[in-house]
Amino acid sequence: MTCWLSIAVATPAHSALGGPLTYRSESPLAPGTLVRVPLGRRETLGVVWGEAAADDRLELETRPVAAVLDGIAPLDEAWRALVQFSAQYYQRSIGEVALAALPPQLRALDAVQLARRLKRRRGDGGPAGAAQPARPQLTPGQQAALARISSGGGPFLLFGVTGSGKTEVYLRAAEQALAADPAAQVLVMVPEINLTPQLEARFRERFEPLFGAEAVASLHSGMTNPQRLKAWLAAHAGHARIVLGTRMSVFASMPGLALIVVDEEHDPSYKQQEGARYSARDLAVWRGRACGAHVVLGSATPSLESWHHSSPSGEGGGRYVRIELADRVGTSAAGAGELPRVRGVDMNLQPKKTVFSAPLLAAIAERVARGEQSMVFLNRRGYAPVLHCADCGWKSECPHCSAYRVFHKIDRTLRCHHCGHTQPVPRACPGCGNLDIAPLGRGTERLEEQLGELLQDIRRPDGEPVRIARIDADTTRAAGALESQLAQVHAGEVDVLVGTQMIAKGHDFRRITLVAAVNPDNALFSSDFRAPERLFSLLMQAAGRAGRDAAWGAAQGAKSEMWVQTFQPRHPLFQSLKHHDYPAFAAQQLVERRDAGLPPFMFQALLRAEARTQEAAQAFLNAASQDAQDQDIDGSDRVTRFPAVPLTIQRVANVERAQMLIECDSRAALQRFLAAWQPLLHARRDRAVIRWAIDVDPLAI
DNA sequence: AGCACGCCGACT
DNA sequence: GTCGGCGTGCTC
Repeated sequence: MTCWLSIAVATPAHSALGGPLTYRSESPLAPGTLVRVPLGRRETLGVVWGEAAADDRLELETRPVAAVLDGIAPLDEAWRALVQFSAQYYQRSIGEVALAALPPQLRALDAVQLARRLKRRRGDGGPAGAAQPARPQLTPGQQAALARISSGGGPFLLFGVTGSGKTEVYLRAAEQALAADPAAQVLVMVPEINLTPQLEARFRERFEPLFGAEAVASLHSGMTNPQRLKAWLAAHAGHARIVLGTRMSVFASMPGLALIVVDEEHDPSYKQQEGARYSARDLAVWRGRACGAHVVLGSATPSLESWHHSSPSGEGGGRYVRIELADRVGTSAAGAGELPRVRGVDMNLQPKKTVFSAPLLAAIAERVARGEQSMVFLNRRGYAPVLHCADCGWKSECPHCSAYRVFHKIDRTLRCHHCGHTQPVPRACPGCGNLDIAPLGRGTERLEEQLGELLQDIRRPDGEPVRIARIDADTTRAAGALESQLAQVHAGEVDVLVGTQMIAKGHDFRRITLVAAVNPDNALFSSDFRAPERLFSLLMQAAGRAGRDAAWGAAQGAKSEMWVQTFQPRHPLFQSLKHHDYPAFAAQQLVERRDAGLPPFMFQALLRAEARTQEAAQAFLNAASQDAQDQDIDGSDRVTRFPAVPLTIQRVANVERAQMLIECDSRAALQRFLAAWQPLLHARRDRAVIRWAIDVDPLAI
């Protein structure tokens, strides 16, 4: 019996092939079945989406399904619904989303290889069933939070400062979900798994003794393809009771999904920045609701979207229930667990061009002398952001991008951080031959050098000179470099740690008693309206790094300090930071957002285009906007389309980039508009445009 | 996106 | 004389 099937294959949204393709099969195949199908001259992986409509079989020649991957159970209805929703909401094809959500190796393996892989996992040791590992006593706050979560409802926004014990709440909630049903599965998402090895370690520690090593599976892009396939199969088959992963794991096939945890839910890395530009946090909320799983979003500094949509009781449809963990675990009379004191330095009162103010320097020196560690961060790597000739005004522009190349002193190169273009530093000014070209501004490399000079006379308690280390994308490029550098810090071999925001996130530097932001003001004047939110979150996280070790911190905690050097000491952001008062900061920001008509009070999308020339890119966008106007498509009267503008970095690797902002006060109307607009965009087929894409709920404009 | 076909420069 | 550059066109 011949059947016609609608099958999702990886067809990019940009191509003319929109939805699933029609194939023939001699036997009926259930929706969700994985198949291999011919596409052009190659064979590719596909997912059966359903039966093809009758008229689809007549229109063009159909080709037969080449093979069925029958060793793998069909993907369930819940998974397909998630893919379908994501594709629709983020304006991509189902095939692109579906195939991107599957492990890459599934595409590469033929039936024989796959059978071999599937066989290999048999014979693993079953559940260990060992005794319950020791668990810490819950604080009353944690108990209340857990009770609220297990009583149902949600989604929950678990709001608690660094060290307030959110992780233990996740662990207990997971424990309860897994105990309630032997088939239950838990998905735990983290922003970047490399930055949070502690969380993974704690989940493994807690659950491997109970359910066996197979029961905890990690899923992130740092894994090798075979590892990813193995973890994916374990989740799909239900053997993995807990899946720990980055944003991609929101698409993991988990038939028993009962609980989703999104840790550090405010983190921008939950937003995918290429292909289908989904927000894994938002999809987690959708997925939880669709399949009846509890959802817990956790953060010390929630995204303003989540904060705005949450309330302590969770009244109102679709709202988040806010649960606050007020105290740090281990808070005691001795002061351990207290949040560090925030100290501001008014840079207006410092001599011009001061990088390290005298009081900050003295505070660092004091800590070195006492054998304590300090951490200094600056959000800019390299030695100096630009090289400059005072004579003719030449600057180290990148030949391929509209950006300056950064001076890296260590190997005397000029590097473009956008396209990677790297050249040796010219001996003389390429503009006028002047030998005197000077670095302008500073990055972590220069900061490290400067700090070394300023602290050269300072001695550690053992009489040795101060040891300064730098951690940023440049020093951690090699595999394992980050780990070994972190180990050095933990071992106390470093007195002062200099780095980018990389060091402020995630890692517990237990012996650090001083954290300093040297020059955080840029974010206050950024054209990106989310910059203050990110800065506040970063500074709060950084502050949380200080004095976390209960044993070490018993004495230190009380005197841990967070230093902020700023020209804007009275800025509300710093005032809120001083009191560790996220709600005050959020309230102030939300007023600004409301007044300015920005999210979460407004819904946005971007249409981006890349072309050989800026004019062509903009022309495409403006013409597309005109199309919407002319054809009066659904929602076009309710959305505002702004004129096309170049991106901040207008040119990258010789490609010109432009974008158009689309705004609407209704999410539904914006969705209707985008859905109706997309066919018109495809129809344009503008030859000058290299590619275009829609970004729904963009993080940066 | 792959993977073809297709028409012009530096190698055995 | 080939190998190979990436421009453009197609895939149920």
